[in-house]
Formats: sequence, structure tokens, C-alpha cells
Amino acid sequence: MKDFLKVTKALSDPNRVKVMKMLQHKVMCVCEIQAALGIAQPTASKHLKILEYAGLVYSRRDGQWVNYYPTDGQHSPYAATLLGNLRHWLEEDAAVRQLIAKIPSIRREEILCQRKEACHPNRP
Amino acid sequence: MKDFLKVTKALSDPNRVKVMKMLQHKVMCVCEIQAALGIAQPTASKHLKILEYAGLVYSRRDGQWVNYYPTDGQHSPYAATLLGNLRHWLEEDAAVRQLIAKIPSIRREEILCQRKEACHPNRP
DNA sequence: TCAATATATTACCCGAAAAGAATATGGAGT
DNA sequence: ACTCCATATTCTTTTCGGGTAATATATTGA
Repeated sequence: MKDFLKVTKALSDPNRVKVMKMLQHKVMCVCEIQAALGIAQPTASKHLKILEYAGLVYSRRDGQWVNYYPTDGQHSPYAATLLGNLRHWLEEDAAVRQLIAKIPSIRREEILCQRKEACHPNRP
Repeated sequence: MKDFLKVTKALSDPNRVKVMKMLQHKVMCVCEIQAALGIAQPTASKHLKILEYAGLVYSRRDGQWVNYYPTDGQHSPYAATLLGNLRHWLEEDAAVRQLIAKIPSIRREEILCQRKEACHPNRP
């Protein structure tokens, strides 16, 4: 029961559902997710932890960034089933389509997490 | 997105999941659900309304009682899929098994909703 | 019509969850 | 060692959801 509730709870928040849909289209780091959703960095981090705890995503460090991936659902049959369905569910959702379309323009090298107001002008 | 969230939210509370599992084994009225879960009557009523709003159950009056049924998921593909999976999911869950086993001993004619302390002795 | 009962609704309390600010951690590069 | 930056964690505030008591509604039967 607990494992099931972890998954349904994780997927009962709009931002977390959006994260899952984005990750199914492209592997992303925290700062990219933060930028895509327009939320604060700790908020993004916390959402990802909840998704990870539910067995829906896992993370791997890549240099200075931490990438998040959708899992194959090995550790939770509930996660496995819902991940499978989510691949086609909500593909026509307006907010999701808008996010997916926005992804290519989000590049981690051009994001500054620590100062929201920063449009870092001189950077390699 | 909203319809999806209605379903995941509805299924992210343990008591509501238990209601769904019970209803998949036996059609029940509000007072039976209330008795099975050991919660107050308005609480049971509210949970059922949330499940109904999500398209997971529907209700039909039968004399003085209102019966609740699992839907076939016609009004929500998300509800349809999860209802299907729930039929086999959690069948081995301890709390669910205990509830299912308890169902036959719960008879609506022997329940008094309005006074919790009542063990109504003389009743047809 | 009135009494009894099941269900729905309302109002309110309380704890949990979401949000962001501030701070801590840790890797990369100098 | 030191700096820079992405990420994680802590803290605090605010919002949301589950719970119950009290009340309203609806049905049954006398």
C-alpha cells in the first residue's frame, strides 16, 4: 500500500507530472528543470527527490551537473505501469506540449541558478 | 492534465484506496463503508465524493441507502486504466485483505450512523 | 403529518505538504 | 587552497487536505 501511495502522491502534483513528461522526452539536470518550470531551485530539488523516492526517476552526476532519468520501473510495479502509460498520456495536453516545445531552447550552460536576476552576459 | 490529477489525487489517500478495493469486491452503501473504515459519516461521504468526481465510482439510491459502485471508467481513460490495475494490485496487502475479510460481517441493517455509541438492541 | 434514519453539506480544527530564502555541500577548475 | 557554481538541506511561512461536530436534506414508515 505504501509503495502504491508513494507513486500516486508523487504524480498528484502538476509540476511533478510535468517533470516526468519532460524527462520522457529529454534527460535534464536540476537547473534545466528549474528553468523550464519557472520555480526556485530548492523546489525543483525537492520535487525530484519525491519522484526518486517513488521509484519514478533516478539521478547520476555528470561533471558539475546532476542528470535525472526516468526509471524502467524495476523497483516498483506501480511506477512501471504508470511510467508506461505516461508515455502516451498527456501528449496532447496544452501545458505539456508548450513545455516540450520549450526544451530545446533551455541550455544548462546558459543558466545561472544562484542569482535569479542574472542574465550572465560574459561567459565562455 | 486536470483529469489525470483528479485520479491520482483521489488515489493518493489510504482510505480512498481501501474504499476502491472494497467496492471492487462488493457494492456498499455509505454507512457500510463508514463502519468498515471506522471513520465518521461525513468523512466517508467526502471521500466518496472525491472518488466520484475523479470518475472512479458512481452512486445510485436504493431505498433509504445510497449504493456506491466502481465505474467502468467511461468518463476518464486514467480512471479506466487504474481501475483495471487496482483489480489485481494490493490483493496481497495486509490491510486490504483484513478489510475484505471483514466485509461479510458488516450488514447495513445493523448499523446506526447517527449515534456512534449505539449498539441498537431492538430493531426488526 | 411526524418520527426515525441514511446521506449530504457546512464550519472549523489541525497536521501535512508546497513554496522560497538562507545556508550547507561538493565537484571543477584555477 | 581557493573560487565558482550546481545541487542539497534547513528553516519558516503559507496553503491544502483529512478529520469531526453540527446541521440540512431526503426517504421510509407509522
